[in-house]
Amino acid sequence: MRVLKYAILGLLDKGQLSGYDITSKFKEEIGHFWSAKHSQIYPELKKLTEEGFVEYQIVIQGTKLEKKVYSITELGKKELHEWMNRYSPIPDTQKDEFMLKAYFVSSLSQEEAKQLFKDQLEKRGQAIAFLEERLQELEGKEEPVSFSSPDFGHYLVLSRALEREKGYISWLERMIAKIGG
Amino acid sequence: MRVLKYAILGLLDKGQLSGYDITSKFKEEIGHFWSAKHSQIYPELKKLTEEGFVEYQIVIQGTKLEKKVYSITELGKKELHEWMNRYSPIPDTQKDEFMLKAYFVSSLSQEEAKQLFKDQLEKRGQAIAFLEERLQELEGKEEPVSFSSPDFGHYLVLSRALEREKGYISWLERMIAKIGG
DNA sequence: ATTACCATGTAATTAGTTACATGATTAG
DNA sequence: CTAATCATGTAACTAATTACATGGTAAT
Repeated sequence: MRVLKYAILGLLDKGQLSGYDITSKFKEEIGHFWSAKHSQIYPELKKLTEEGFVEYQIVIQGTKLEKKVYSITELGKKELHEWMNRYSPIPDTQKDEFMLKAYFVSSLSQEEAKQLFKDQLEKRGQAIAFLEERLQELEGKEEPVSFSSPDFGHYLVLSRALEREKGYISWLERMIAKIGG
Repeated sequence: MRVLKYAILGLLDKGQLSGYDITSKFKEEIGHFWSAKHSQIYPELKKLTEEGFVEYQIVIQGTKLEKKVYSITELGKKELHEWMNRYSPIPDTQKDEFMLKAYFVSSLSQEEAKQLFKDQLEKRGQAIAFLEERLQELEGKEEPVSFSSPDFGHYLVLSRALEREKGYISWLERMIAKIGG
């Protein structure tokens, strides 16, 4: 499937980036839904260059630090567009280690089960405030964020990440009540 | 992390299973949140046997078909319990190829974007009716499903899978309205 | 007979993480 | 000067998928 290939092409379609910049992007906005380590990114960039989907210029940072700044080619844009419009099947499995534990809950005592769920609730709760702030920043800047806004993609990932987390938390709360004890 | 190891131990803790049975389990209930192919399961079972966490008996099906029926050992139960009570960090990234496309939405026309979201909504909608039925079956059988029920783990995965899907869909609907056109 | 399913394995490849390795720049 | 960050790569390993390979069972 080579999803990383398309992730990189999509990022470069927004503007020129170095391998390091791409690594950083995966720690920000889009990191909620896709990421990769630099050790996977550099070889992929090399491959994409060989395939003609991207190209790079060497830029000198300071006096000697060589930086490779990548751009998407016309061929790369075509490839990206083809993927964007191609139907990608929804995977049957969305892996979630906590839910695997939940399925095996009968191997725990009621107290242990309650602790497991409460710990999960606490950890999941920590991310929400941060996401809510980011979303309000975006919405405050421009309300409502519309399709034509350059921030629309950002808005989509933020709002989805927030809702996903909220949904998880409300389910956890209901299940904690159900476990009782 | 070896999550598959614990997935297998957890399944065997509920009862004896062959490698084929484990493969089947990953296509049912728990398959929403974890799965593996038989080509990954058989070597893992071999490793778990060597490590003393599981053991097997050979059972003859029909006249010559040899089946290995695995059981969890005391050591395996200890190992499973340790993992169940160990805190597993929530991954920063929960990969979702559709959301990656959503982030790159600016590379699409308004019509293409709308189509992308509508297709996703349609596909996501298909799973819901099935999940809803299963959950009602379970709740009809025993209302409310409580911690002490042998079906509680099943109930947890079904209700979570359903809510996850419902949350996704309601978000998709709101975003389709926002894309407009 | 033939089809769907039961049953177990290995080989090859792709995807992803952790560790190894090096060096420059910038801000305090 | 020193710590955080910028910058790029490779090596080793683990995880997971796809393909190869074989054969038995049960129901029609």
